[in-house]
Amino acid sequence: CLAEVVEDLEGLAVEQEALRLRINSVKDRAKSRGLSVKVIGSILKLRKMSEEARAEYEGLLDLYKADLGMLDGTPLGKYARDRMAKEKKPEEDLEAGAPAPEDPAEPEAPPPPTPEEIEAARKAGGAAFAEGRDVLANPFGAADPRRAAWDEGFCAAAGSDGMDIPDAWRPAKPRKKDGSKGDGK
Amino acid sequence: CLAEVVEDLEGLAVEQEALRLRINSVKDRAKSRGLSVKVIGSILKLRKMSEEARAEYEGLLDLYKADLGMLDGTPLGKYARDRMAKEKKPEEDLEAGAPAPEDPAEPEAPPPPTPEEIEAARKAGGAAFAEGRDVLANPFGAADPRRAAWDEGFCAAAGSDGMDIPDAWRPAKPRKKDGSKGDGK
Amino acid sequence: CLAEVVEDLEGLAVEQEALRLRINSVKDRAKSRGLSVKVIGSILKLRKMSEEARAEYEGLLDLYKADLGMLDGTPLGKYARDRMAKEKKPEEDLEAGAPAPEDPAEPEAPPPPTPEEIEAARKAGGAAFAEGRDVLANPFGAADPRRAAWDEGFCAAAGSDGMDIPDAWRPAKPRKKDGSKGDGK
Amino acid sequence: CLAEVVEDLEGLAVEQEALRLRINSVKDRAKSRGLSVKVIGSILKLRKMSEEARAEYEGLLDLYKADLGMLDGTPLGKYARDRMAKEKKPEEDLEAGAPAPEDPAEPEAPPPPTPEEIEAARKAGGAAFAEGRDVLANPFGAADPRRAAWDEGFCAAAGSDGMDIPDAWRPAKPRKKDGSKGDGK
DNA sequence: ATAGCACGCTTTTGAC
DNA sequence: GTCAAAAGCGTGCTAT
Repeated sequence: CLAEVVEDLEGLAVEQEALRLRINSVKDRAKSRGLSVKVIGSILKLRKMSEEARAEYEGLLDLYKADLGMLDGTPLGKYARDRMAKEKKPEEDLEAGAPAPEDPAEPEAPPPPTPEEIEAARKAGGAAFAEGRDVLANPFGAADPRRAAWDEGFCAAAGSDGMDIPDAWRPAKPRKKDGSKGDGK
Repeated sequence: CLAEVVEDLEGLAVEQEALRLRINSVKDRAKSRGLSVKVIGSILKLRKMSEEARAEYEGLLDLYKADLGMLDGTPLGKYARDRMAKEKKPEEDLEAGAPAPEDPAEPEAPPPPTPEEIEAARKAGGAAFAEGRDVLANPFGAADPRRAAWDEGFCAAAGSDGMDIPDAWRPAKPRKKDGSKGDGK
Repeated sequence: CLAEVVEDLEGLAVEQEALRLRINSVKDRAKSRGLSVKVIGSILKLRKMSEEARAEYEGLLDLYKADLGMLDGTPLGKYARDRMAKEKKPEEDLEAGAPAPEDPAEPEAPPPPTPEEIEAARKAGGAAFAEGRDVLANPFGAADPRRAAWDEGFCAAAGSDGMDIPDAWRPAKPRKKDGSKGDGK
Repeated sequence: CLAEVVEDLEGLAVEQEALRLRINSVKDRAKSRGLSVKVIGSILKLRKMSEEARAEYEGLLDLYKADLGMLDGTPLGKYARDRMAKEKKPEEDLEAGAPAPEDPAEPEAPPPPTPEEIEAARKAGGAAFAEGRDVLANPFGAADPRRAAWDEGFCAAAGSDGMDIPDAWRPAKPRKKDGSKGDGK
């Protein structure tokens, strides 16, 4: 009976090896076409998660990055804004939409903001939190570096102000099986 | 001499175990304060990368997500926009700044766009690529779902239009020490 | 607080890296002296186990190897013989000692046994089991290939005879503190 | 094209998952029959190695165990004896066979040796090495604890006597591809 | 130039 | 469910 088990497992190991080869050939094909296999791996990981698990993961990641000043010009993503908004005003609707869909005509690009202006935006974000405003109140436009700085200021204030961790930063309590198989770690 | 080596390694293993315990105690502390240890792990991984490696990773991740329609309302991040912009117009400056730092007064939140409007924005993004426009031409505001949809449309068109992969999607060639573990080549 | 946790973990990661370097230097030293680092790793793993865990592991490994004909001239080890002996005659003492400490004078090495003789020994081992004999009854000397063949025959008969797995093959149940080499059944 | 790659990989991941389930069912079956899955894993690892890789691995493992006094009553295995014998007398045939196939009649089990006798055997082994004798000269019988002690004494003397590592302890130089995919580590 | 080798990372699997 | 250990994997190096 031992022999039978061992032979079965060895047969299955052969199948596994064959499968691995097929996977590698697909990856090689992707690589030869100029795609990044590593990034594709991250994509697969994200797609394996349930919608809610992914919302939680991406939201928390953005929130933590904001607190640590790692936003680097990319403002808070949708999930993170939802979290912060829910925390501040749970009675309000999730997303009030964009501040203003400005004229779809070609925008005359203004000069990029100076570092001083960016810092001012960061301070303004912190002040907004202190005044009890909402993350959605960020006044800066889409790709404006000041938008990210304002978000960072807001989140840093939220993280350090109260003596406790904001609820938005807490992971949801153990749901069912969400397939969230660690990204980082 | 064998015995000496074995004893040295066992001593070092003891130190390793002690270190592991200290790490776990920090993680437990974080957990008990309501932080997500898993997300913190991802943060650490990101911080371990060099600036350029992180730019490449986050940029490609956003680009691939856009192509697969996984943006879910979060527009392209800074790194991804830089990549696309560089590809389209390498002679131009990276970032022209925000379309317009609209009035910092409390914005009157307009009603969220309808699904039809979002789809229209996606089509507009694809059309913009076809017309040779730039990603930065996205006319929609910061948190507007149509902004993400426009980005997705643009990237999907960029990805499927030419028979080849856009240069912006290609990983940078292996540098010396950039901290990036396997760029995927 | 998040920042504090992240910094702590990064500091500990630095210590971990330093420790890893020290371990590698010891391994390199061992390697340069001609030792096999891989085998040393196995040694460390064995030494990390408790005495009883190691007895169980090595005993079962030998037993399974015997059943699969992988003994290759190395007879059953102590732990495996103990297991088989306990199974057959639990009322008897563990080890009756060696058959005979033959004359310590230089042994006149007889010619190695022929393959036919080895096969005969294997059959004899199976027959011994069928007759209800004990593993300890193996009549062949220390390094005689027939000794291993006899053991293999005995174990193969023990494994395939009854329709059930011999108790000696069962891992001890993961008790907390029972110490009994229990049958678990 | 990205989408195609991602879908292919996800399909293959599904196959992989199915295979993993089948493997687990076999393991569960083995476990429910009383077999140790962990030990079976070690068996599979050993069987994956080429014959020569396994000879080297098992031989070195026994040799190192002997040097560290971890033989615990199990004498040197075939591969280890071959290595030591080849080192001492490369001109001689590998295995001279057993010292003496003593009478296959039921051996009258003598009383087990005392600890003092075992220690004496260990010393005798060391002395044998010092006199330039061969490992095969071990005078004690198969399962006699003194046999293992003699082996340990011999190997310990071999390991600490010369200022250098015995050749028998050195891993074979890079052969072709033996499939030896690390056990230990 | 090429191919084996060795290292570190990630992921998966087994134990508590 | 969590956590440590092990195995697979990919990569860079080195030696031929």
